[in-house]
Amino acid sequence: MATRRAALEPAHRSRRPASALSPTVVVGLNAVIVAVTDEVPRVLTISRTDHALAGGGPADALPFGPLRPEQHRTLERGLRSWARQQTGIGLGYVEQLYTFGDRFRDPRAGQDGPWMISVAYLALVREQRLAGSSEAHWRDWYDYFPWEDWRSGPPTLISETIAPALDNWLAQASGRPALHVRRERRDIAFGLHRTPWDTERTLERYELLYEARLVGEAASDAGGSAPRDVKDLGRPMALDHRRILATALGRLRGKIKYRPVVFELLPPAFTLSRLQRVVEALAGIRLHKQNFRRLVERGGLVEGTGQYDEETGGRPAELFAFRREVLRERAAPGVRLPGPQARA
Amino acid sequence: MATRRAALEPAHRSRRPASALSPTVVVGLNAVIVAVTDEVPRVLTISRTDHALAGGGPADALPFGPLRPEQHRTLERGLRSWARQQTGIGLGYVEQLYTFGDRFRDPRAGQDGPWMISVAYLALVREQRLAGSSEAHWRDWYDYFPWEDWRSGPPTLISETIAPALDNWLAQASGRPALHVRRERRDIAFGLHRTPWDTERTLERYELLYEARLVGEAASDAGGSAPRDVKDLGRPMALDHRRILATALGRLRGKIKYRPVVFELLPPAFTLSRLQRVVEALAGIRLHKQNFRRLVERGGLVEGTGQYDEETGGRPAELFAFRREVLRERAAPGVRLPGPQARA
DNA sequence: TCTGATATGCTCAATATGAGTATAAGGGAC
DNA sequence: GTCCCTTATACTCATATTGAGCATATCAGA
Repeated sequence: MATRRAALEPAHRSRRPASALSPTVVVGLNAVIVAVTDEVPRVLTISRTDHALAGGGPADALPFGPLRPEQHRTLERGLRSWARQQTGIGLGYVEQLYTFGDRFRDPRAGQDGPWMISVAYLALVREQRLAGSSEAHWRDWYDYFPWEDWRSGPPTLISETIAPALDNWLAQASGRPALHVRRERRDIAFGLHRTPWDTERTLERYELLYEARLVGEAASDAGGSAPRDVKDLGRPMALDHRRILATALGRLRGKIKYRPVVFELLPPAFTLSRLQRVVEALAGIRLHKQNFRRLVERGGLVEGTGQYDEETGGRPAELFAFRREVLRERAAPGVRLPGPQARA
Repeated sequence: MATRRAALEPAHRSRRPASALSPTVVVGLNAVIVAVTDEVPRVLTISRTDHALAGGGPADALPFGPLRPEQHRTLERGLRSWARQQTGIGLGYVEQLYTFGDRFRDPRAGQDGPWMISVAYLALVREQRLAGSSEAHWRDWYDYFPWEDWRSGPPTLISETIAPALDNWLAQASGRPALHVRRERRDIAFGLHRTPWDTERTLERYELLYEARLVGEAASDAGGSAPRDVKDLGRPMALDHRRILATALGRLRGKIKYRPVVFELLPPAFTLSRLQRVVEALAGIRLHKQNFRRLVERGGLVEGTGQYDEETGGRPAELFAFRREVLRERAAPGVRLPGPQARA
């Protein structure tokens, strides 16, 4: 982590006292734009040259831009404006995620560069064609977090690569208490040693891998100091964007359980199978089909439309729609997850 | 809207100093510091003269200060530093809440003043004496949100004052669809018309009251424009601090259900009754005692210490302690709430 | 010893959940 | 058309969890 002791000279001290107080803070706005198509949860990225990455080649970045107080009336409007400019997409559902300012700061900024803090947002859209112009791409978010996808069972990546590597990281702990803390963090984060897998601990997992130098960003952020003891699990991103993405994933996985946000990712009418596949894609686990159906139907979350989808290849499936009234009936309406499907 | 070409240029590629890009953004740090004593959830406030308030008298404010990049190595450290300076308290558990930048901005700033965005944090502490120095006070948070306390039944404030006032606000809607939207917002937020009361919708409620001009801040923020059609429910706070507090309350109410954070508010050993009273104080509702006990005990959240508290006035109560192992056993360990106590 | 607290135990019906089995309704191969 | 494969939807049933009380234990004081 960059040691930033930058004693910032109030070089451009203005007449206004306020700006003298924090002369060089830039507020960035980041968007995690999510869609799900064909069982694949996708995130919208743009290719950007990132001098911070080893090699300086282009890296995946989130749509991003600085807050411009003179143009953007609110944070969220600023975000929407940047997203539209960089991806051509107008956002619908948007929620604020987190404000990052602590670590992973832009190494280019150096000692006297501005301190960048990033306000990150999560946006949910129905996938759409991208206006050809830009360098925007939809990407499978499990490219960035391959260890998060348990839909076909516990990933071998964890048992074969991550767990051994973390054993190594454990061994480097200095002292008994530190060892114990590390062991507990590892087990809870990755569901090792009879600890259950918690789908929402995505950020903990990413940060653990970062600390253990198992993701590429750990190398770039360290500057040249430690070139090649760093593994490279998953596809890296520019700056701290993968950390932001991990936050988004965890938040979304949690949120679908108590707010009906999945429907932002679906067309107005959908089959229950499709709904289930979207939820499974997000949660990264398979669910018991009949029980899932029972939960959403009897939970009043959806209602049949009487229309049928003939495309399913088997018996036609009824098309359902989100039942808005559920908002008045239940306090925390969301897609409760039935127990995961027993292992096939 | 800026041209697309400009947008594709990575912002900080620019040679211009960052301060030119966003010349007047000040990042503020706010702390919502919570403790619970004797069935009363309290928040730490400081008295501050607020020119924005009508009359300009002193108002309650949250501990607050601007981020100083030259001193504060991270946002959270900056927050801790301000909190210690203004209240004398060293914070333990801290989590980031939300970043506010949209509304309720400091009216003093005017058109060309700095744009203040506030990163707010929630801190949980065991209540402690305040070092006499400052103007810090512990205050019952229900002073600010009297409609949130349902521990002795549905507040008459809602039925007698809020509901009628909101009817009035409904009537001012322009057009049928707007009316319908307002009605739904009202019912869901305040649990009217057979909608259940959702303890976590604190922010929605506050914002609704703000919009309907039922809280004092609505008047001050409007400048001199609309002096006296504004009611004044609950104790007002400086700037947007009450909005931040509402956010904190909602977040905390949600969080205790799936993360064992209540224990940050309790001593290491406590009786189950005390635990229950703390939870009730936060959630603002009464819980069924025997079922509450069953949930926390059988959920593995606590374990008996074999010690007894003789102070209870009846049969001595066993002292319990938080059972840390629950973190490895359950995915989302928190104090699940049993159904509320049937009305007495 | 009786009363009023509070704490803690126990019961029991009503629901919800996990894990199936069974049946319905398409399409395509033949 | 019939058989078979596929997906959808309906039921079942043992087990767990909840909601709501009643019952008993153990203190302090009248």
